[in-house]
Amino acid sequence: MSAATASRVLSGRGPASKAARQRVAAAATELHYVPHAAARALATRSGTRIAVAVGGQTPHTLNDPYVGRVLAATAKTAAAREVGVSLHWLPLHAPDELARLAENRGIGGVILVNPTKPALAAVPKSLRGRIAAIGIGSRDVPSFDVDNGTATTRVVQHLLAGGRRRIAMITGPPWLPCTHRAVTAYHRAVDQAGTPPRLVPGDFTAARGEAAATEIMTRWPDTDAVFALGDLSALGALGALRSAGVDVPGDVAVAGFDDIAFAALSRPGLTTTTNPVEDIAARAATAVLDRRRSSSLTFYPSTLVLRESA
Amino acid sequence: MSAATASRVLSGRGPASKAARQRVAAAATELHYVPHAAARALATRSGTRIAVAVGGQTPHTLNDPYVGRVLAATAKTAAAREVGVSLHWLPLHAPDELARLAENRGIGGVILVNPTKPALAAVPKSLRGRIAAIGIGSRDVPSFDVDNGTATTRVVQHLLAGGRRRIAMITGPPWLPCTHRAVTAYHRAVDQAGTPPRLVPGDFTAARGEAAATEIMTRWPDTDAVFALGDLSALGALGALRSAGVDVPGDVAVAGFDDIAFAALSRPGLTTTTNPVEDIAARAATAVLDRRRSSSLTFYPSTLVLRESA
DNA sequence: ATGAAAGCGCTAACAC
DNA sequence: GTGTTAGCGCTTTCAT
Repeated sequence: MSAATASRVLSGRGPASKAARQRVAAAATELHYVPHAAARALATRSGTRIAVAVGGQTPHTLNDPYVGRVLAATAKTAAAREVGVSLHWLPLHAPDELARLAENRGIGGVILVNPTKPALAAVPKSLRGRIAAIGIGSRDVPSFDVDNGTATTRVVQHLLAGGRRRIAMITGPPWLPCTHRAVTAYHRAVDQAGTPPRLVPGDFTAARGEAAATEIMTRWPDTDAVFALGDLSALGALGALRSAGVDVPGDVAVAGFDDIAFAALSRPGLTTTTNPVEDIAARAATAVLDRRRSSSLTFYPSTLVLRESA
Repeated sequence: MSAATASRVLSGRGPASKAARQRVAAAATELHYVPHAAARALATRSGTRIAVAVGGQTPHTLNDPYVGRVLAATAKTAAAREVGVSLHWLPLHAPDELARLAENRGIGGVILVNPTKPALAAVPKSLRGRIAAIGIGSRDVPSFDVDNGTATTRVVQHLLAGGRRRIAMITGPPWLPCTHRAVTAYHRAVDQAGTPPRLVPGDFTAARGEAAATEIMTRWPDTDAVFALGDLSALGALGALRSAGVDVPGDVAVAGFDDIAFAALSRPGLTTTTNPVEDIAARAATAVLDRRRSSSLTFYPSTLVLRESA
């Protein structure tokens, strides 16, 4: 049996008879055969790792626990295919980092995390079919994202059902496009209820959540609910409110987004919505590894988790 | 100029004249040359990624935020060397996973996270010089770890200085060797102070922290301080105590270990000690990438962070 | 100190 | 459907 036939069977490409398949499979399992990823990558110029490129204003973005979750899920998925992962910061206003990734022959594919419109516009053609986004996508970049629009609607409706009528929202960073979907949903929901919109920009950090809550209570002292896009900000807001002597949820309800571990540990427990990041990252990784050309747009459902804070 | 000379210059091995060095350097920067990692790996059989192998009882271990931190730091360090990272679960009682990693020619090196003695004993000889541990090490495995012994001593001394005399400790999982250093330090510290030791096993989770705190207050109702190895457990304990109507820090002080983000957000804020995981992981990764043969043992200092809980 | 040549383990074209 | 051949881009003997 020739090497070529074995290769065809193992890679699943090209013709192969039943008999050949079986013999190869038998030999492979018996010899504990593991394909040599580097040799394959060299021959197919497919690259040996996939790059996780995270958009953000500072390299500090890479320390966000959210990035850790994405990376771990990606690494687990890729490891099964003998592919590694590397981590890169994508500065907001210097998208030529993408060109460098595209030219690097070691990189088989790219997963964009929190890309901006300019970043998507700067995606080199050579990356087509081997790039995916966790966040917004484009014609060339399939998108895998959490359905934060529907989630926002559910949160606001829950707050309204609980009798809240002056609901403020702490948004994500304004440069982050997926923030917009949530803000739009928020606007629609409060409009329908005939209650006033109250928006304050956030950045997903706890510190900003604290400041934002203070700002909200100063500008609109009669606010009776705060919804923060991101649990860290929600927890920051919760802390600031309690320090100011505001009772949560008595005076003001607080809700978050992401359902991080600490949401359950806070007192009162934080009402929030789930973010199936691991699942999303695994799908995005699979799409990149399979070189799917589809320009799809997939939303993953987020479910409301009711605790004491709202 | 021949490819061989260029290779010698770029890899830094073998002889090369000043002139040659300069010409190669000039050409490389001008052409934005990036070495092809796969080709190099194929020629040198050095592997194209480093494996992060995490010891634990269930695959769920890989979802721990601590693993995310290690992975992100490793990936960042490795990316600079054109090396990827993959993530693997190391079942506690099936260390032959290590043999599989060693045989896999795609894997250049291994970083062991939370290894056990049996796992270290099962390290194949072929991994020598390209393996490091975050946790305990061995003759063949250099260890990079946080100095939790000293940290524990400092925490206990701080509690004693605050007038606490019946200090309980929630440990890490008993199978985790680095737990022992902390427990030993705890014993020594309470012995010296002439106060009674009170130990309850933990597993780093919040749920176990809650249960452990309840157990502590049932067995030793006069306990006036709880130190948990791991902030998640400490926060779980804090929550359980407060639910039981115990005032923190009035009745019972609570201290943790790791200084995770939530430690600052909890009310009261959690007194804890830092864990420079990113730094440690970067060093371990560098050791593996450089193929250092030293059987070193490096402890990284942990500093006390005082908040309200103790 | 440098160059020529062989080869790392695989896949892709091309005959058969 | 299968085998033969020629690389993928580097490193490494071995001559010179």
